Amino acid sequence: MEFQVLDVDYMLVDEKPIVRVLGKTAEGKVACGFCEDYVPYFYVGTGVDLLKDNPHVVSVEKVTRNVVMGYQPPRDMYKITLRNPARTPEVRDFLKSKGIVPYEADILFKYRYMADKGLGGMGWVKADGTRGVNTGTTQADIKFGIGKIAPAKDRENAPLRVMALDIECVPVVPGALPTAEKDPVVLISIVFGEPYNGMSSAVLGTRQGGGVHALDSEKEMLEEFIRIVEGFDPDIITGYNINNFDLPYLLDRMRRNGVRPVFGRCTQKAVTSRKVGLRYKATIFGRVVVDSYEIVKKDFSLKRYDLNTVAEQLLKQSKASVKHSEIEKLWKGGIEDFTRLVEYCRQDSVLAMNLVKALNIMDKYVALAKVSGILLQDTIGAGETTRIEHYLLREFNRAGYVMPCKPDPKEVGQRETRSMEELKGGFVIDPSKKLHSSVLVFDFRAMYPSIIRTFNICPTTLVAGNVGVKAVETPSGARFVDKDVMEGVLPRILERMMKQRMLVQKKLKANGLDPDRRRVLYGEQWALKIMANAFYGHIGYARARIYDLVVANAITACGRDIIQNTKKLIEEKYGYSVVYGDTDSVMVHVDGDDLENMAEIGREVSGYITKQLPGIMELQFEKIFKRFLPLAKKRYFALYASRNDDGSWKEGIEMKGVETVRRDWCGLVSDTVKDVVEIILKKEDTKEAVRYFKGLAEKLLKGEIPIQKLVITKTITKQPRSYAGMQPHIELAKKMQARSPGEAPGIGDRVGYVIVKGMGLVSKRAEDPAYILERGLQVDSRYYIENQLMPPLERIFKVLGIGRSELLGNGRQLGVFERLREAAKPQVIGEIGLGDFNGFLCIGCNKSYRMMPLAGVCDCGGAIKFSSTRGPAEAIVV
DNA sequence: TATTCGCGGGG
DNA sequence: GTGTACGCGAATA
Repeated sequence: MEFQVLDVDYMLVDEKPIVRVLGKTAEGKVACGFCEDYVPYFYVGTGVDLLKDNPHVVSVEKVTRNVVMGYQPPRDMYKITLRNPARTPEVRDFLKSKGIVPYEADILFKYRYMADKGLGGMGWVKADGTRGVNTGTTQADIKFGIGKIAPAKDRENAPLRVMALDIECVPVVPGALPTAEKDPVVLISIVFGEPYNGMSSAVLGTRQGGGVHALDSEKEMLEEFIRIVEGFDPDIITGYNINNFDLPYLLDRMRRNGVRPVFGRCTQKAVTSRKVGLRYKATIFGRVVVDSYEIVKKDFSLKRYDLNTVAEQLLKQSKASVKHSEIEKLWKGGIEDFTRLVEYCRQDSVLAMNLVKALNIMDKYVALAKVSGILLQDTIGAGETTRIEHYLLREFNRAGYVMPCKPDPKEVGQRETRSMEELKGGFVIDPSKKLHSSVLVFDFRAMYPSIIRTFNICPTTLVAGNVGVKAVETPSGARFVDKDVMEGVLPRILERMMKQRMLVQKKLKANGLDPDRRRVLYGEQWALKIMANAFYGHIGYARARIYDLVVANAITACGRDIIQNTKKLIEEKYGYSVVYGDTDSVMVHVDGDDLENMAEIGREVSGYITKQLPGIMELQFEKIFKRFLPLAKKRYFALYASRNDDGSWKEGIEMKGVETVRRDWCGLVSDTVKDVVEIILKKEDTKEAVRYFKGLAEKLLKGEIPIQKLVITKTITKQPRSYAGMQPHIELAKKMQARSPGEAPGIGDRVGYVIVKGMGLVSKRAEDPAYILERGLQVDSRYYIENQLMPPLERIFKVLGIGRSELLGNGRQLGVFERLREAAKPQVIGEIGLGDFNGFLCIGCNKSYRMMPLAGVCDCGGAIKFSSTRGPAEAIVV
């Protein structure tokens, strides 16, 4: 039979492991194979005599293996076979304490098994065997003792059944988060990815009515929940933030109610939720827990990730809002209120389901599992390291190597400092900082993977100082064995991945591809790219088993050498100038402005350079920058033209390293930067850009800019009192607190403010936009020009040779400078209270007086007004 | 300007 | 479970 691997684990029977391989057949049946003759093992180079009387050790076998430490012949090693996987750490740590270095003594047993049998997560397997083995209480349609098991040809993914859930509970303390210690679960909503007993969803509750499937007690409700999960038997359990709220909460309530939390595909194995780092992670045998919150947060860039925002932005679905403070009222209220709560609960799980189904968020994780070989569940929770490590284990083993164990924390620490000091990155060509036209953009295809392949770079091919073997020396001085002598493991892996990706991409180009098939293929090529690109970083990663600074530095050194040679070659051969480049890209100025002609030059140049480059290195022509404005390394604007699939050209503006949407800048800044850059790039008319800026400054001075464009938003993160320095949003929060304590923003709130004209520090002049409109206060246009617009725009104009004076001055009429001085004059407010009064002030020159000057006017002749924290005033109201 | 600190989501 | 281990904006030096 064939099935697709969903989960693997093992059970212990009489201290002996039985591996379980659970998956789905093409028909959607659950199959589970049991392997009773697979045992744990690891390796050591020496010290086997220490294990003579060790009760956990079954056998010691002398073997020949390679170690991953440079180019060297295989050695004698000892394969230690144990009885119980759970005892491995004990034996391993004992050996370590005696100074023995174990190998592969920290591989999860299920992954040890999968690597040895060639099985991968979401991979198809062919298995045969016998019925009637000890299958414990595993829940599966087909259960069998594994005779043979081996990877099978890939085919269409088996259908996966999805279930979404959401719970509601009423906190005893109003306003506080509910705690499982005190607060019962009152509602559980379940959405079925496919109809279950004719239902698309169900809401369980401990109150009658409102369409609820009512139960007499929380205990009965929890038991019913378990029955429904068992009945529907989902492969995937999803929900919004279920890992950190719903699931641990349900498990806790089950425990308190004396309900065993078993709703996985084995009634012997309870569902668990354990703290991993800062957060919790649930494990359900045979099912995959998909927390849509965690995935959305990883895969989409949004300002906020509450379900409201996410549903609106990603699903274009609005969510009926129920404030958390209302829940208690709705739960205890009339039938209408109660129904509202029920539907709110149902909707949350509907949305979680939609995130999984409508957004196809599982596509990439399924692809990653297939490419990397780790279980689907682990592609979600674990990071890149886990995927690479597992892949490397299989490949190194296949080539006769044993992997070192992961480094202990102090080793990690040492490596981290070494990497920090010695690991060098890519080369950045100093940009020619001016406005360029007609720039061709090239990049090296998969630069680091290609370097690894070209120079046969691998920890297994690194040649020690004086070993006499045919080798290639890299610019860093490190030497790697010639490919003819021995191909490295990494180069071989990358060759296969890159070729596989090209194959998939070719399939993707076929016409009339089924959309589902297209998504799968797209995901596969994406996963192959991600994986291939991750190997370089992994070698320089301090926690990696194959961490090697010499190898990592050799790779980047080749990269730096290649980009610099390419620059030289282009300049010498063609006389074009390379105006910028970063790590794996070069920007080249050429003559002419006809896109087709330029593309032709691009093809010519990339073809020529590629011929000159070593090995499989390839420079490809990417696109054209019709205009290119580099401000500094890694910061530029460009007007690009790139080819569509149908051969037509697509234009757009590219901004690299330029933060346009930062919260400490108002909307006017990003708008203006965008507009100015567009004028510069599209019209190549710097004068117009200057005029545009001046016009905007004028408008600002005249108060013609809508106030919304001037709002700067910041978050209050702690008690306003406990802020050391002075900050505008905090000062405003204090003011608002004084005005109307009920409506004032508090901790966690985002405060939008506008700086108004007046005396004193900028921070003291932050105002609530609504208050400004209401009172007709004037905006401090000087602040907005000087502190908001000028900093980013000055940098841009500077590159174009336009200085501050040209931006702000104006020969004929009153320049912006003068207007600024004018604008700086404080705005006199009507009346102040006696409490606000703090002296006298000249509105002509800002000179302040403690007492009214006898002359009644200032020395400068300006009028004297009352001074206050709110600005100068006409009168005091007593 | 670089480095450390804090919190997200959920009810 | 032969474990693992965030990431970004704000605050602070």
